[in-house]
Amino acid sequence: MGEFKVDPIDTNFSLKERIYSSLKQAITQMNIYEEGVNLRLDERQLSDQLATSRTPIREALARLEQEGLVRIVPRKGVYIVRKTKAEIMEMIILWAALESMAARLVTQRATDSEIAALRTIFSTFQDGQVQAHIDEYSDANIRFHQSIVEMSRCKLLVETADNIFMHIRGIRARTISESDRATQSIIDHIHIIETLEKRDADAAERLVRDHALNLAEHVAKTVTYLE
Amino acid sequence: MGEFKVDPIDTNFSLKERIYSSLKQAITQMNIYEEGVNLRLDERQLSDQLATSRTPIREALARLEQEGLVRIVPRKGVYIVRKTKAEIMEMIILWAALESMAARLVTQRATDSEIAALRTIFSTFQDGQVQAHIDEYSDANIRFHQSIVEMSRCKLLVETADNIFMHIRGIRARTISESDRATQSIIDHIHIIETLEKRDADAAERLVRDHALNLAEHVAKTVTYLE
DNA sequence: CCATCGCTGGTATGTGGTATACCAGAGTCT
DNA sequence: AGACTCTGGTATACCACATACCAGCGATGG
Repeated sequence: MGEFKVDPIDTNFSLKERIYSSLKQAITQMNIYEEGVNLRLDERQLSDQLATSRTPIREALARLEQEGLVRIVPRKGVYIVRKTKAEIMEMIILWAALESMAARLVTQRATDSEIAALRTIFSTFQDGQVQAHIDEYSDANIRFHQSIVEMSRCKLLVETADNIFMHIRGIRARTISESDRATQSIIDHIHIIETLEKRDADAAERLVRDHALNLAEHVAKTVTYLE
Repeated sequence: MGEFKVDPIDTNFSLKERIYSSLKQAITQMNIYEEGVNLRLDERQLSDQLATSRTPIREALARLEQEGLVRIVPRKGVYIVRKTKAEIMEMIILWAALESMAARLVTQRATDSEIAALRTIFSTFQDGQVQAHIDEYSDANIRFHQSIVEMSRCKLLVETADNIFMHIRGIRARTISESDRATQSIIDHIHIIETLEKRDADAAERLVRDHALNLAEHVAKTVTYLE
């Protein structure tokens, strides 16, 4: 039977914080590079949706603007910010560096079952019918790359990748259906998995890096919708 | 890939509310009838323990005083309130009414495996060595009675019982080791379980009610520490 | 083209919650 | 008896948030 016992109360629960988190999560889960996507937010609409007044929403939005996720235009609205083509190119390069280092660490740190699980991501697409299921394949593609970073078990790598993930993910989703990218990418993925299974750090790093930089080349050549 | 989506934010999280809940839980989990238990609370100590200022603590304590759980004595301190012997007697009678009705409902609503689980509560004590493990038995005793009420699946019965549970539990814990109460109670419990297994509502109700009122008789005869 | 209206983020004000400082009374110690 | 300590009680300041109002811009209609 217990004696009197209380623990410190968590006081970190301001509305502004909660709204900031909620908005940030909603934005990062969007595909902001999708054609025709609505990038505009409205304070009053958000107030309705979140069931709070505008004051803490404005504070959260100001913070998101400071972080570069949105742009507040007086009397017009708040806009989610797409990165420019040049910025995306640099993000892809950063991702290539992060993911190739992660691949090295996977060969050293991941369990056999974790590496085996990578194959199951693509088990549905082994019969070559990638184009027929391009949306599912797009999701699988994104999941594959994210898994490699997470399997590295390097917290700072994961956090750094998280900061640019929404942009990389959006570009991947938008470009995967162009030309033969999907077909080629599944071949690349299988080769990458083979290097991981063999625990060949150099080969894994090289294939992952080249695969990512291949995306950079494709973006450089074809993307016209980012100013 | 998601579109922009946010849900209403929960705004019900004032410090006062959280502190009230925390204090109430801490108090209801105490055995306030235990000999020598410290029943005094101190605003400044609570402020240290909860890591908040005194203002919301005072508000929470005011509410707990209104509910009768504590008494605030100016310049002396805040005291958790034990019920008087007369009040305890009435609570036992109320409990007898609630639990006997719950027993009827158990015979009608509980599954066989739920009723069978009641036996496992006492499986450790079947060799008659109850006094040697009186603390564990005390816990098992309390758990048994609470289970019957919960198995009734009658929400209002459960809530009404919850309101007096800390007092009934405290008295049960304090009296179980007196005279031959433990030995007699395990016999009563087995008989009660048998009536439940047979789905005999009348017999279950009668045995449960008599068992509870037997506690009332014992309290009437022996308890001197409640004014 | 001009006037009006609607819509937007921006600003001001009021309210409630909380932290902190100070107060008054009771009890203890010298 | 006086000084000190401890307590809940009270006052004040600050902050977060809700709400009302403002100013400017763009769209629409005459």
